[in-house]
Amino acid sequence: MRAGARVCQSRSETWGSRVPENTEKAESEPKADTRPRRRQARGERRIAQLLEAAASVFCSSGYTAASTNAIAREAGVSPGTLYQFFPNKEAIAIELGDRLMHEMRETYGEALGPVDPATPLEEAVEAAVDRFIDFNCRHPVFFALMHGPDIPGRMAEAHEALHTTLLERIQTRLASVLPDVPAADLARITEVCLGLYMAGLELVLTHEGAEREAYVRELKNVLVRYLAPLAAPPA
Amino acid sequence: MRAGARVCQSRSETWGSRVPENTEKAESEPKADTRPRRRQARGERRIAQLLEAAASVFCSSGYTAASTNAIAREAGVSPGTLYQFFPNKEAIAIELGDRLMHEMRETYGEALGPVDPATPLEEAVEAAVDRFIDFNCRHPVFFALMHGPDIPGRMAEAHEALHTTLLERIQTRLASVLPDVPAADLARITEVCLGLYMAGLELVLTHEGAEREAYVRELKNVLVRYLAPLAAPPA
Amino acid sequence: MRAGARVCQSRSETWGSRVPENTEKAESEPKADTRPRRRQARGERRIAQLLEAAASVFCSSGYTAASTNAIAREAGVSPGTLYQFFPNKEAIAIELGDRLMHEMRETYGEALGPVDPATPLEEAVEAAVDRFIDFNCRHPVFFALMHGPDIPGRMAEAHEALHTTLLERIQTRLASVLPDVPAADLARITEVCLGLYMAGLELVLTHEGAEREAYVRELKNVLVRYLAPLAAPPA
Amino acid sequence: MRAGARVCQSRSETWGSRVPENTEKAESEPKADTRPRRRQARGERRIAQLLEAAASVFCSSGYTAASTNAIAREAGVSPGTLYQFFPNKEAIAIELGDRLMHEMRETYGEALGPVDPATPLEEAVEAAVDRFIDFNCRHPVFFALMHGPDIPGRMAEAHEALHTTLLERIQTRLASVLPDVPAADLARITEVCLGLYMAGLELVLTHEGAEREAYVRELKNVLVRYLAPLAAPPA
DNA sequence: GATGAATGAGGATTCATTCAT
DNA sequence: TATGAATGAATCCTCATTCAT
Repeated sequence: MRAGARVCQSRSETWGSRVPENTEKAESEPKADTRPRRRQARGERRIAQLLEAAASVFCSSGYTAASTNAIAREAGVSPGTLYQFFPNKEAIAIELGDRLMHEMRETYGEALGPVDPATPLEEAVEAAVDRFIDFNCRHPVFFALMHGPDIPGRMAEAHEALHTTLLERIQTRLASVLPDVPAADLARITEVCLGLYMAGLELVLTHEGAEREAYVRELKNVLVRYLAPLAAPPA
Repeated sequence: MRAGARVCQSRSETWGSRVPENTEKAESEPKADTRPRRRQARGERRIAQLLEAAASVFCSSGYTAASTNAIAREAGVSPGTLYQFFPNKEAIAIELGDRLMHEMRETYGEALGPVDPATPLEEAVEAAVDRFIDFNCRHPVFFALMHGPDIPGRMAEAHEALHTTLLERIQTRLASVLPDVPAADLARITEVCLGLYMAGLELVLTHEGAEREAYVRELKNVLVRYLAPLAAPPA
Repeated sequence: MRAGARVCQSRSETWGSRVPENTEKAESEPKADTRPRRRQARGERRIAQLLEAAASVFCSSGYTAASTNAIAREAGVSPGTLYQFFPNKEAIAIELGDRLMHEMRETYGEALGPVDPATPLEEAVEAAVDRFIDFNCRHPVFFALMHGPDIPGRMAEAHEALHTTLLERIQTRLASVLPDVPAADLARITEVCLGLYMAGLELVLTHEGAEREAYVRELKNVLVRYLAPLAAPPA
Repeated sequence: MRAGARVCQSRSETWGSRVPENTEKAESEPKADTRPRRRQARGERRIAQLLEAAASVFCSSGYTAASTNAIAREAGVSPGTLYQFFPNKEAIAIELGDRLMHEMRETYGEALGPVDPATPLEEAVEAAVDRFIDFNCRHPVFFALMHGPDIPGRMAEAHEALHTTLLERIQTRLASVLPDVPAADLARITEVCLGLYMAGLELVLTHEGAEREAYVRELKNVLVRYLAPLAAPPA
């Protein structure tokens, strides 16, 4: 139940009649198998299957061009089945994004790097970029979903959700590194950092080997140099 | 031989066997313009019309989602007419990109800012960003065309053309500002700068008034801080 | 995997990743037929409907000029439905041809006439032509499909398939009637016979009543006279 | 003038305002150059150009699939120009057919072979087939035009015209070879012969070298054997 | 839950033909 | 005459989505 329901509840109201309360408990997934949720297990698998397929299709065709039929085909199920779990393409993307953020949090913890506020900026950026890149290499669909909107300002819901979540996390992290920056500026700086991250990511992903390393280096340079003056004590 | 002709001749060889004699003379543009042009005035206007319509549609739907039918409709012509001038959507985007770059060059000259090599970095960046932003506000379709590929590495031809042209121009400009950077690095730095530009542009375009100004400021900061260490004499 | 499935599986690999486990068993048709069939009854009917419609359209417009939309319309379904079963016009023609050959075999047996090698040539030809004509009158679409290519040598796949199958059958038949003809010649003679058949068929189909009978007579004459010298014992 | 006008007058009434009277004199073409018909010469050339282009396009795409735009393009003129000389595709085919028959007559005389009624059948067929094949190799468009109708009985006008003319010529020829056959039968036999010719022609055109020769041989065999019993004196 | 059939509007593109210049 | 622009219906095919089973 949970996952299937979660999918629909998280963003769309179409599937309202689902137990929304046990979401917290659902988080402790590892033991979920024990409860008498036989048929749900199947649904869970289906959803995973579909999301995997969607990730694959989004990566190979881009989000806009991806078709629900293609996703169903890739997942080896019928279109009808797909729509049993997701009301539309957008919902798939949203759930995919949710899970990505979930995994990011699971893997790297709340922050994208060492939480010790004493960590020097350079080190913090280094860690964050490395993790970010690493994460993207393992989940290339992240790029497809994050990929800026075709039209400035008009983001798909899925994109927006991811974007917002990421901003929050980055802002939290930045707040600890740039304690002296006023809130209004911090939000803007956060947006800028995310933009730089994404721009750098694209360059990194389109290169390989030594070149890729070099671009990772540049991305770190960009961020460090941009943030250093903001972090540095006026001393 | 102006643009109208350029469209058809530069991309399609369909009418290759036409007016074979004056081809040589046609190369010396001044005269060639007169003869087989007369009727093209109408076509010329249509092409402009179509490109304008395309710009509008690309802006409001994004390149991927834009349809040739929509463009024709927006231009107030039948689908067939569109195809008399452009073999497909891509060709429209390419021509649009060509004209944009043409205008950029016309308006701002070869470089995006003061050519004097003695210009301090800060000032050069300031000028370049201001022009770039200004240009984009007057031609919002530029963003739609430049907007990174849906799939990393898989760019549309049109995008690629624009991208390449811009890189060249930026690299030229950077070369004069960063004379000591080795060529291999310069190319990478150029890519990075373009990425930063585009990332900043998106943020600028999605904000207005004071916020927009603030983002412009940040973009300049990013670039200046990134480039400063590369430009600074080791002294 | 009845016909419906046959259509999709035999030509398109689109649904390849489906039911992977019972593939082995599916080969032993008896059981495979039962399970995933239920809902396909509808599809089965649709396919028959579509093929019937296609036959009708091919007959009235010719294969080349027939449009998939026209076929769908004739079948009373939407274009999308047609494409659920056939990837394109060609596939429809191919399936139609397959079924025609299937029926021909079912109805007249492997040979187009008496198999007894002692049957005199005249009698064999008589039987073969009668059956061939009869078959074509009951399935006029056969002509539309068999109708030679618009461009010599450039046959549509569907045509080619039919053609090849027919050649095989005729050659087998001829081999028993002309035991002394070398293989290389036999192939050529087979091609010629099929050509004569088709030429005669066209004439037969464009006439009626007594005239038609007369043309049937002529076709038999042509074949008998052509083949007689090849069959006659040198004695 | 002549040709241009002829084109339109012969089948369509659309272009009525042309001097139809000089058609007879126009037949004596060789001297036509002398009259003060300057501008007509241009039209003549255009027509030849267009017909040549049409022949080429018909051959490479087949009559049905050929488009007037493609013909105009191949001829290096605009679509409008094509329609200045021919009211539609059909008219082009008809004129092309007319000229083919004209040339056939010019080249081989009224009959397709020796006119001497004493010529033995075998020799007459031999000559006729050789000429027919030869003609078709030099004018491959003939096949495209003659190529049986997509739908039995529903011939295009152009096809029909060619067909009829050919039948007449063949019947004339046959009449001299088969003097004892009643008229009703002769018409049918003529149709059959043309059918055999065409069937053989297709086989010949789709093979090359020795194989082609072998098929020519077979075609002759078919015709000779078919006709021999009709020609032979019962003695 | 699962299936696959069904939809029909919309996508890109072509074509025979007409018209203004 | 000749051009090339214009048309709009028709082509094939796809897609997100719904529905009966």
